[in-house]
Amino acid sequence: MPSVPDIKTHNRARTEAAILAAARAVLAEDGFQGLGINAVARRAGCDKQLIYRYFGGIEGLADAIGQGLADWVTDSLQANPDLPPPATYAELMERLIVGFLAAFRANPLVQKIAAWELSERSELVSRLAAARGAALSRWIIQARGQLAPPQGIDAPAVNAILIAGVQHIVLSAAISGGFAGIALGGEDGWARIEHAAVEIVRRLYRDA
Amino acid sequence: MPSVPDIKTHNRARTEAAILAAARAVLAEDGFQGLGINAVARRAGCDKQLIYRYFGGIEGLADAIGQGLADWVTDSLQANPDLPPPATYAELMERLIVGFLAAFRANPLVQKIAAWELSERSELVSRLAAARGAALSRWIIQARGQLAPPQGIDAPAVNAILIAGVQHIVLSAAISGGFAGIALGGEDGWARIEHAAVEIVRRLYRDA
DNA sequence: TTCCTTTATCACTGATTGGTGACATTTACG
DNA sequence: CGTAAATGTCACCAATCAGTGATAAAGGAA
Repeated sequence: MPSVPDIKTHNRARTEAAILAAARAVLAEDGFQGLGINAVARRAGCDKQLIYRYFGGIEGLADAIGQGLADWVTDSLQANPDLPPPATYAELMERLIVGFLAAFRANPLVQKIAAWELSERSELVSRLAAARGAALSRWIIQARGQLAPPQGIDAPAVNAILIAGVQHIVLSAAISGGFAGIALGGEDGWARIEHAAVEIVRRLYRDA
Repeated sequence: MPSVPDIKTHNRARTEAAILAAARAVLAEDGFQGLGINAVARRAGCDKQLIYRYFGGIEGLADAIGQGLADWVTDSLQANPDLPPPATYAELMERLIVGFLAAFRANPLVQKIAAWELSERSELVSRLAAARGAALSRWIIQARGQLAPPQGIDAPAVNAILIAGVQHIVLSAAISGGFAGIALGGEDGWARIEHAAVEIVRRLYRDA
Protein backbone atom coordinates (compact mmCIF):
# COMPACT_ATOMS: atom_id res chain seq x y z
CA MET A 1 0.00 0.00 0.00
CA PRO A 2 2.60 2.64 0.85
CA SER A 3 4.29 3.79 -2.34
CA VAL A 4 7.03 5.10 -0.13
CA PRO A 5 9.48 2.26 0.42
CA ASP A 6 8.70 0.87 3.81
CA ILE A 7 11.64 1.29 6.10
CA LYS A 8 10.80 -1.37 8.61
CA THR A 9 10.64 -4.12 6.05
CA HIS A 10 13.42 -6.28 7.43
CA ASN A 11 15.68 -5.42 4.55
CA ARG A 12 19.15 -4.71 5.84
CA ALA A 13 20.59 -3.41 2.57
CA ARG A 14 17.83 -0.88 2.21
CA THR A 15 18.14 0.22 5.82
CA GLU A 16 21.89 0.66 5.54
CA ALA A 17 21.43 2.79 2.45
CA ALA A 18 18.81 4.90 4.19
CA ILE A 19 21.10 5.48 7.17
CA LEU A 20 24.00 6.43 4.95
CA ALA A 21 21.87 8.81 2.94
CA ALA A 22 20.53 10.37 6.13
CA ALA A 23 24.04 10.86 7.48
CA ARG A 24 25.16 12.56 4.26
CA ALA A 25 22.10 14.78 4.32
CA VAL A 26 22.58 15.79 7.93
CA LEU A 27 26.23 16.53 7.35
CA ALA A 28 25.58 18.54 4.19
CA GLU A 29 22.78 20.59 5.73
CA ASP A 30 23.67 21.04 9.37
CA GLY A 31 27.42 20.52 9.27
CA PHE A 32 29.50 18.30 11.48
CA GLN A 33 28.04 19.88 14.59
CA GLY A 34 24.70 18.28 13.91
CA LEU A 35 26.10 14.89 13.00
CA GLY A 36 25.00 12.81 15.98
CA ILE A 37 23.54 9.39 16.47
CA ASN A 38 20.14 10.74 17.38
CA ALA A 39 19.95 13.21 14.51
CA VAL A 40 20.89 10.63 11.90
CA ALA A 41 18.50 8.06 13.32
CA ARG A 42 15.68 10.57 13.34
CA ARG A 43 16.36 11.52 9.76
CA ALA A 44 16.69 7.94 8.60
CA GLY A 45 13.45 7.08 10.34
CA CYS A 46 14.91 4.15 12.19
CA ASP A 47 16.22 3.36 15.60
CA LYS A 48 19.75 4.43 16.50
CA GLN A 49 20.47 0.92 17.64
CA LEU A 50 20.65 -0.09 13.98
CA ILE A 51 23.41 2.46 13.39
CA TYR A 52 25.44 0.80 16.10
CA ARG A 53 24.71 -2.63 14.69
CA TYR A 54 25.38 -1.93 11.05
CA PHE A 55 28.05 0.73 11.19
CA GLY A 56 29.49 0.54 14.66
CA GLY A 57 28.38 4.01 15.67
CA ILE A 58 29.10 7.45 14.27
CA GLU A 59 32.74 6.63 13.64
CA GLY A 60 32.00 3.76 11.29
CA LEU A 61 29.30 5.84 9.68
CA ALA A 62 31.74 8.64 8.96
CA ASP A 63 34.17 6.09 7.61
CA ALA A 64 31.50 4.84 5.24
CA ILE A 65 30.97 8.42 4.06
CA GLY A 66 34.71 8.73 3.56
CA GLN A 67 34.69 5.65 1.36
CA GLY A 68 32.30 7.21 -1.11
CA LEU A 69 34.27 10.43 -0.83
CA ALA A 70 37.35 9.06 -2.53
CA ASP A 71 35.30 8.68 -5.67
CA TRP A 72 34.19 12.29 -5.59
CA VAL A 73 37.57 13.74 -6.42
CA THR A 74 38.24 11.45 -9.34
CA ASP A 75 34.71 11.79 -10.65
CA SER A 76 34.34 15.51 -10.40
CA LEU A 77 37.81 16.39 -11.59
CA GLN A 78 37.78 14.03 -14.52
CA ALA A 79 39.20 15.73 -17.57
CA ASN A 80 36.87 16.49 -20.42
CA PRO A 81 37.62 13.68 -22.90
CA ASP A 82 36.83 15.96 -25.84
CA LEU A 83 39.67 18.27 -24.95
CA PRO A 84 43.20 17.52 -26.04
CA PRO A 85 45.51 16.68 -23.17
CA PRO A 86 47.26 19.69 -21.66
CA ALA A 87 50.43 20.54 -23.51
CA THR A 88 52.14 22.51 -20.77
CA TYR A 89 52.31 22.47 -17.01
CA ALA A 90 50.65 25.87 -16.95
CA GLU A 91 47.75 24.52 -18.92
CA LEU A 92 47.43 21.55 -16.61
CA MET A 93 47.34 23.63 -13.47
CA GLU A 94 44.97 26.08 -15.04
CA ARG A 95 42.47 23.33 -15.73
CA LEU A 96 43.02 21.80 -12.32
CA ILE A 97 42.29 25.02 -10.47
CA VAL A 98 39.26 25.89 -12.54
CA GLY A 99 37.92 22.37 -12.28
CA PHE A 100 38.53 22.21 -8.56
CA LEU A 101 36.79 25.51 -7.97
CA ALA A 102 33.68 24.41 -9.83
CA ALA A 103 33.57 20.94 -8.31
CA PHE A 104 34.16 22.10 -4.77
CA ARG A 105 31.65 24.87 -5.10
CA ALA A 106 28.98 22.44 -6.29
CA ASN A 107 29.34 19.98 -3.43
CA PRO A 108 28.15 21.17 -0.02
CA LEU A 109 28.87 17.81 1.58
CA VAL A 110 32.56 17.99 0.76
CA GLN A 111 32.58 21.61 1.88
CA LYS A 112 31.27 20.66 5.30
CA ILE A 113 33.88 17.95 5.61
CA ALA A 114 36.60 20.41 4.63
CA ALA A 115 35.39 22.83 7.30
CA TRP A 116 35.30 19.96 9.76
CA GLU A 117 38.93 19.24 9.04
CA LEU A 118 39.80 22.74 10.19
CA SER A 119 37.83 22.64 13.41
CA GLU A 120 38.48 19.40 15.20
CA ARG A 121 41.48 17.27 15.78
CA SER A 122 40.35 13.68 16.03
CA GLU A 123 41.06 10.27 14.62
CA LEU A 124 37.80 10.39 12.75
CA VAL A 125 38.49 13.65 10.99
CA SER A 126 42.03 12.62 10.21
CA ARG A 127 40.77 9.63 8.28
CA LEU A 128 38.33 11.74 6.32
CA ALA A 129 41.04 14.24 5.52
CA ALA A 130 43.45 11.53 4.51
CA ALA A 131 40.93 9.96 2.15
CA ARG A 132 40.22 13.28 0.47
CA GLY A 133 43.86 14.27 0.26
CA ALA A 134 45.00 10.94 -1.09
CA ALA A 135 42.38 10.96 -3.80
CA LEU A 136 43.33 14.48 -4.80
CA SER A 137 47.05 13.90 -5.04
CA ARG A 138 46.46 10.59 -6.80
CA TRP A 139 44.45 12.44 -9.39
CA ILE A 140 47.08 15.12 -9.83
CA ILE A 141 49.86 12.62 -10.37
CA GLN A 142 47.82 10.71 -12.88
CA ALA A 143 46.79 13.84 -14.76
CA ARG A 144 50.24 15.32 -14.77
CA GLY A 145 51.79 12.58 -16.84
CA GLN A 146 55.11 13.69 -18.22
CA LEU A 147 54.54 17.39 -17.64
CA ALA A 148 57.13 18.92 -15.35
CA PRO A 149 56.78 22.25 -13.56
CA PRO A 150 59.14 25.01 -14.64
CA GLN A 151 62.44 25.23 -12.84
CA GLY A 152 63.19 27.82 -10.22
CA ILE A 153 59.68 27.74 -8.80
CA ASP A 154 58.45 25.78 -5.81
CA ALA A 155 55.42 24.46 -7.64
CA PRO A 156 54.00 22.38 -4.75
CA ALA A 157 54.07 25.42 -2.47
CA VAL A 158 52.50 27.70 -5.05
CA ASN A 159 49.84 25.10 -5.83
CA ALA A 160 49.13 24.65 -2.15
CA ILE A 161 48.45 28.36 -1.75
CA LEU A 162 46.21 28.37 -4.79
CA ILE A 163 44.19 25.31 -3.80
CA ALA A 164 43.97 26.46 -0.21
CA GLY A 165 42.90 29.93 -1.28
CA VAL A 166 40.16 28.67 -3.53
CA GLN A 167 38.99 26.25 -0.88
CA HIS A 168 38.93 28.89 1.81
CA ILE A 169 37.05 31.39 -0.29
CA VAL A 170 34.40 28.83 -1.18
CA LEU A 171 33.95 27.91 2.48
CA SER A 172 33.73 31.52 3.54
CA ALA A 173 31.24 32.32 0.81
CA ALA A 174 29.06 29.37 1.75
CA ILE A 175 28.72 30.71 5.28
CA SER A 176 28.84 34.47 4.99
CA GLY A 177 28.36 35.13 1.29
CA GLY A 178 31.76 36.53 0.53
CA PHE A 179 35.36 36.96 1.48
CA ALA A 180 37.49 40.00 2.15
CA GLY A 181 34.95 42.40 0.80
CA ILE A 182 34.32 40.52 -2.43
CA ALA A 183 30.66 39.64 -2.69
CA LEU A 184 30.26 36.08 -3.85
CA GLY A 185 26.54 35.91 -4.23
CA GLY A 186 26.22 36.10 -7.99
CA GLU A 187 28.37 34.65 -10.71
CA ASP A 188 30.35 37.84 -11.29
CA GLY A 189 32.36 37.56 -8.12
CA TRP A 190 33.22 33.95 -8.86
CA ALA A 191 34.38 34.92 -12.32
CA ARG A 192 36.74 37.41 -10.74
CA ILE A 193 38.16 34.75 -8.42
CA GLU A 194 38.55 32.23 -11.21
CA HIS A 195 40.19 34.77 -13.46
CA ALA A 196 42.59 35.86 -10.76
CA ALA A 197 43.60 32.27 -10.05
CA VAL A 198 44.19 31.60 -13.72
CA GLU A 199 46.20 34.78 -13.95
CA ILE A 200 48.44 33.66 -11.10
CA VAL A 201 49.02 30.30 -12.76
CA ARG A 202 49.91 31.89 -16.06
CA ARG A 203 52.29 34.46 -14.66
CA LEU A 204 54.03 31.86 -12.56
CA TYR A 205 54.17 28.89 -14.90
CA ARG A 206 53.76 30.13 -18.44
CA ASP A 207 56.03 33.12 -18.35
CA ALA A 208 58.79 31.20 -16.64
CA MET B 1 46.43 35.22 53.92
CA PRO B 2 46.21 33.61 50.47
CA SER B 3 48.80 35.15 48.19
CA VAL B 4 46.78 33.83 45.29
CA PRO B 5 44.28 36.53 44.40
CA ASP B 6 41.08 35.39 45.98
CA ILE B 7 38.41 35.00 43.41
CA LYS B 8 35.40 35.35 45.63
CA THR B 9 36.47 38.73 46.86
CA HIS B 10 33.45 40.69 45.81
CA ASN B 11 35.43 42.48 43.15
CA ARG B 12 33.39 42.70 40.03
CA ALA B 13 36.15 44.06 37.81
CA ARG B 14 38.47 41.24 38.75
CA THR B 15 35.78 38.63 38.23
CA GLU B 16 34.88 40.02 34.84
CA ALA B 17 38.51 39.91 33.80
CA ALA B 18 38.83 36.33 35.02
CA ILE B 19 35.76 35.26 33.06
CA LEU B 20 36.99 36.97 29.92
CA ALA B 21 40.41 35.39 30.24
CA ALA B 22 38.85 31.99 30.82
CA ALA B 23 36.69 32.38 27.74
CA ARG B 24 39.70 33.30 25.62
CA ALA B 25 41.64 30.35 26.98
CA VAL B 26 38.84 27.89 26.36
CA LEU B 27 38.37 29.19 22.84
CA ALA B 28 42.07 29.10 22.04
CA GLU B 29 42.59 25.62 23.42
CA ASP B 30 39.41 23.71 22.75
CA GLY B 31 37.94 25.71 19.89
CA PHE B 32 34.45 27.06 19.55
CA GLN B 33 32.96 23.64 20.16
CA GLY B 34 34.08 23.77 23.76
CA LEU B 35 32.95 27.34 24.33
CA GLY B 36 29.99 26.81 26.61
CA ILE B 37 28.69 28.44 29.74
CA ASN B 38 29.68 25.53 31.94
CA ALA B 39 33.18 25.18 30.50
CA VAL B 40 33.97 28.87 30.88
CA ALA B 41 32.58 29.01 34.40
CA ARG B 42 34.58 25.96 35.41
CA ARG B 43 37.74 27.45 34.00
CA ALA B 44 37.13 30.86 35.55
CA GLY B 45 36.46 29.20 38.88
CA CYS B 46 33.20 31.01 39.41
CA ASP B 47 29.54 30.31 39.02
CA LYS B 48 27.97 30.52 35.59
CA GLN B 49 25.33 32.78 36.99
CA LEU B 50 27.90 35.54 37.05
CA ILE B 51 28.47 35.12 33.33
CA TYR B 52 24.82 35.74 32.76
CA ARG B 53 24.83 38.71 35.07
CA TYR B 54 27.94 40.42 33.83
CA PHE B 55 27.98 39.50 30.15
CA GLY B 56 24.47 38.38 29.38
CA GLY B 57 25.46 34.85 28.52
CA ILE B 58 27.80 33.38 25.93
CA GLU B 59 26.70 35.85 23.28
CA GLY B 60 27.76 38.88 25.21
CA LEU B 61 30.92 37.11 26.22
CA ALA B 62 31.82 36.46 22.60
CA ASP B 63 31.07 40.07 21.83
CA ALA B 64 33.50 41.11 24.53
CA ILE B 65 36.13 38.89 22.94
CA GLY B 66 35.39 40.48 19.60
CA GLN B 67 36.00 43.93 21.07
CA GLY B 68 39.57 43.09 22.00
CA LEU B 69 39.94 41.38 18.68
CA ALA B 70 39.75 44.55 16.67
CA ASP B 71 42.97 45.65 18.28
CA TRP B 72 44.77 42.48 17.29
CA VAL B 73 44.90 43.22 13.61
CA THR B 74 46.21 46.74 14.00
CA ASP B 75 48.65 45.74 16.69
CA SER B 76 50.09 42.68 15.03
CA LEU B 77 50.27 44.08 11.55
CA GLN B 78 51.77 47.39 12.56
CA ALA B 79 54.55 48.31 10.21
CA ASN B 80 58.09 48.30 11.51
CA PRO B 81 58.79 52.01 12.16
CA ASP B 82 62.47 51.54 11.35
CA LEU B 83 61.68 50.49 7.82
CA PRO B 84 61.12 53.06 5.12
CA PRO B 85 57.55 53.09 3.86
CA PRO B 86 56.95 50.77 0.92
CA ALA B 87 57.77 52.41 -2.37
CA THR B 88 55.67 50.20 -4.60
CA TYR B 89 52.42 48.32 -4.42
CA ALA B 90 54.35 45.08 -4.80
CA GLU B 91 56.44 45.93 -1.79
CA LEU B 92 53.37 46.81 0.24
CA MET B 93 51.60 43.56 -0.52
CA GLU B 94 54.74 41.60 0.07
CA ARG B 95 55.06 42.98 3.57
CA LEU B 96 51.36 42.55 4.20
CA ILE B 97 51.35 38.88 3.27
CA VAL B 98 54.50 38.08 5.19
CA GLY B 99 53.29 40.00 8.22
CA PHE B 100 49.88 38.44 8.11
CA LEU B 101 51.31 34.94 7.90
CA ALA B 102 53.51 35.48 10.94
CA ALA B 103 50.85 37.21 12.99
CA PHE B 104 48.11 34.75 12.19
CA ARG B 105 50.40 31.82 12.82
CA ALA B 106 51.30 33.16 16.25
CA ASN B 107 47.75 33.64 17.49
CA PRO B 108 45.77 30.46 18.15
CA LEU B 109 42.81 32.42 19.47
CA VAL B 110 42.31 34.22 16.20
CA GLN B 111 42.84 30.97 14.35
CA LYS B 112 40.01 29.33 16.25
CA ILE B 113 37.75 32.25 15.52
CA ALA B 114 38.63 32.07 11.85
CA ALA B 115 37.79 28.36 11.82
CA TRP B 116 34.57 29.15 13.62
CA GLU B 117 33.62 31.56 10.87
CA LEU B 118 33.78 28.70 8.39
CA SER B 119 31.70 26.28 10.38
CA GLU B 120 28.67 28.00 11.71
CA ARG B 121 26.25 30.53 10.40
CA SER B 122 24.96 32.59 13.28
CA GLU B 123 24.50 36.13 14.39
CA LEU B 124 27.26 35.68 16.92
CA VAL B 125 29.85 34.50 14.42
CA SER B 126 28.85 37.16 11.94
CA ARG B 127 29.69 39.86 14.44
CA LEU B 128 33.07 38.33 15.18
CA ALA B 129 33.82 38.02 11.47
CA ALA B 130 32.74 41.57 10.82
CA ALA B 131 34.99 42.92 13.56
CA ARG B 132 37.99 41.04 12.24
CA GLY B 133 37.32 41.91 8.62
CA ALA B 134 36.73 45.57 9.29
CA ALA B 135 39.94 45.90 11.25
CA LEU B 136 41.89 44.19 8.50
CA SER B 137 40.58 46.27 5.65
CA ARG B 138 40.93 49.43 7.72
CA TRP B 139 44.57 48.56 8.20
CA ILE B 140 45.11 47.87 4.52
CA ILE B 141 43.58 51.15 3.44
CA GLN B 142 45.65 53.05 5.95
CA ALA B 143 48.86 51.30 4.98
CA ARG B 144 48.28 51.60 1.30
CA GLY B 145 48.41 55.35 1.24
CA GLN B 146 48.87 56.63 -2.27
CA LEU B 147 50.10 53.36 -3.69
CA ALA B 148 47.93 52.06 -6.51
CA PRO B 149 47.91 48.49 -7.80
CA PRO B 150 49.16 47.97 -11.35
CA GLN B 151 46.60 48.21 -14.11
CA GLY B 152 45.18 45.20 -15.86
CA ILE B 153 45.12 43.10 -12.72
CA ASP B 154 42.22 42.48 -10.38
CA ALA B 155 44.24 43.19 -7.28
CA PRO B 156 41.43 42.63 -4.74
CA ALA B 157 40.72 39.21 -6.19
CA VAL B 158 44.39 38.22 -6.28
CA ASN B 159 44.89 39.47 -2.75
CA ALA B 160 41.82 37.58 -1.59
CA ILE B 161 43.23 34.33 -2.93
CA LEU B 162 46.57 35.00 -1.29
CA ILE B 163 45.19 35.92 2.11
CA ALA B 164 42.68 33.10 1.99
CA GLY B 165 45.38 30.64 0.98
CA VAL B 166 47.70 31.64 3.77
CA GLN B 167 44.87 31.58 6.26
CA HIS B 168 43.69 28.17 5.17
CA ILE B 169 47.14 26.64 5.24
CA VAL B 170 47.75 27.93 8.76
CA LEU B 171 44.42 26.52 9.94
CA SER B 172 45.07 23.18 8.32
CA ALA B 173 48.56 23.00 9.76
CA ALA B 174 47.30 23.81 13.24
CA ILE B 175 44.99 20.83 13.13
CA SER B 176 46.71 18.21 11.04
CA GLY B 177 50.28 19.45 10.78
CA GLY B 178 50.34 20.22 7.11
CA PHE B 179 48.47 20.86 3.91
CA ALA B 180 48.43 19.12 0.57
CA GLY B 181 51.42 16.99 1.34
CA ILE B 182 53.60 19.83 2.57
CA ALA B 183 54.68 19.11 6.12
CA LEU B 184 54.40 22.23 8.22
CA GLY B 185 55.94 21.02 11.42
CA GLY B 186 59.30 22.73 11.25
CA GLU B 187 60.25 26.11 9.95
CA ASP B 188 61.37 24.84 6.56
CA GLY B 189 57.89 24.22 5.27
CA TRP B 190 56.75 27.65 6.40
CA ALA B 191 59.68 29.23 4.60
CA ARG B 192 58.54 27.52 1.44
CA ILE B 193 55.01 28.84 1.84
CA GLU B 194 56.21 32.36 2.58
CA HIS B 195 58.59 32.33 -0.34
CA ALA B 196 55.92 31.07 -2.69
CA ALA B 197 53.51 33.78 -1.59
CA VAL B 198 56.15 36.44 -2.07
CA GLU B 199 56.95 35.02 -5.46
CA ILE B 200 53.33 35.28 -6.51
CA VAL B 201 53.16 38.89 -5.38
CA ARG B 202 56.31 39.80 -7.27
CA ARG B 203 55.35 38.13 -10.50
CA LEU B 204 51.92 39.66 -10.43
CA TYR B 205 52.63 43.15 -9.19
CA ARG B 206 56.27 43.96 -9.80
CA ASP B 207 56.63 42.61 -13.28
CA ALA B 208 53.48 44.27 -14.48
C1' DT C 1 3.38 -26.50 12.76
C1' DT C 2 7.97 -25.32 15.75
C1' DC C 3 12.35 -23.20 16.23
C1' DC C 4 15.99 -20.08 15.36
C1' DT C 5 18.14 -16.09 13.23
C1' DT C 6 17.74 -11.63 11.55
C1' DT C 7 15.76 -7.22 11.77
C1' DA C 8 13.61 -3.50 14.24
C1' DT C 9 11.68 -1.00 18.32
C1' DC C 10 11.33 0.35 22.93
C1' DA C 11 12.68 1.85 27.39
C1' DC C 12 15.83 2.94 30.08
C1' DT C 13 20.50 4.77 32.28
C1' DG C 14 24.01 8.25 33.31
C1' DA C 15 26.16 12.28 31.98
C1' DT C 16 26.10 16.92 30.27
C1' DT C 17 24.02 20.95 28.62
C1' DG C 18 21.83 25.81 29.05
C1' DG C 19 19.14 28.25 32.08
C1' DT C 20 16.83 30.05 36.48
C1' DG C 21 15.17 30.91 41.17
C1' DA C 22 16.43 30.95 45.96
C1' DC C 23 19.79 31.79 49.21
C1' DA C 24 24.24 33.34 51.49
C1' DT C 25 27.79 36.61 52.04
C1' DT C 26 30.18 40.88 51.73
C1' DT C 27 30.37 45.75 51.07
C1' DA C 28 28.64 50.44 51.07
C1' DC C 29 25.70 53.91 52.67
C1' DG C 30 22.63 56.33 55.85
C1' DC D 1 24.57 50.46 64.51
C1' DG D 2 21.09 48.68 60.53
C1' DT D 3 19.56 48.27 56.04
C1' DA D 4 19.95 47.69 51.17
C1' DA D 5 22.50 46.75 47.18
C1' DA D 6 26.08 44.25 45.10
C1' DT D 7 28.43 40.04 44.73
C1' DG D 8 28.86 35.12 44.93
C1' DT D 9 27.03 30.12 45.62
C1' DC D 10 24.00 26.46 45.46
C1' DA D 11 20.35 23.49 44.00
C1' DC D 12 17.50 22.50 40.91
C1' DC D 13 14.88 22.15 36.10
C1' DA D 14 13.99 20.36 31.37
C1' DA D 15 16.25 18.91 27.36
C1' DT D 16 19.53 16.46 24.99
C1' DC D 17 23.19 13.37 24.32
C1' DA D 18 25.54 8.54 23.59
C1' DG D 19 25.03 4.07 24.73
C1' DT D 20 22.75 -0.55 26.15
C1' DG D 21 19.74 -4.50 27.54
C1' DA D 22 15.28 -6.48 26.86
C1' DT D 23 11.70 -7.46 23.83
C1' DA D 24 8.88 -7.77 19.73
C1' DA D 25 8.09 -8.81 14.92
C1' DA D 26 9.29 -10.95 10.54
C1' DG D 27 11.23 -14.67 7.67
C1' DG D 28 13.45 -18.99 6.74
C1' DA D 29 14.27 -23.90 7.72
C1' DA D 30 13.12 -28.04 10.07
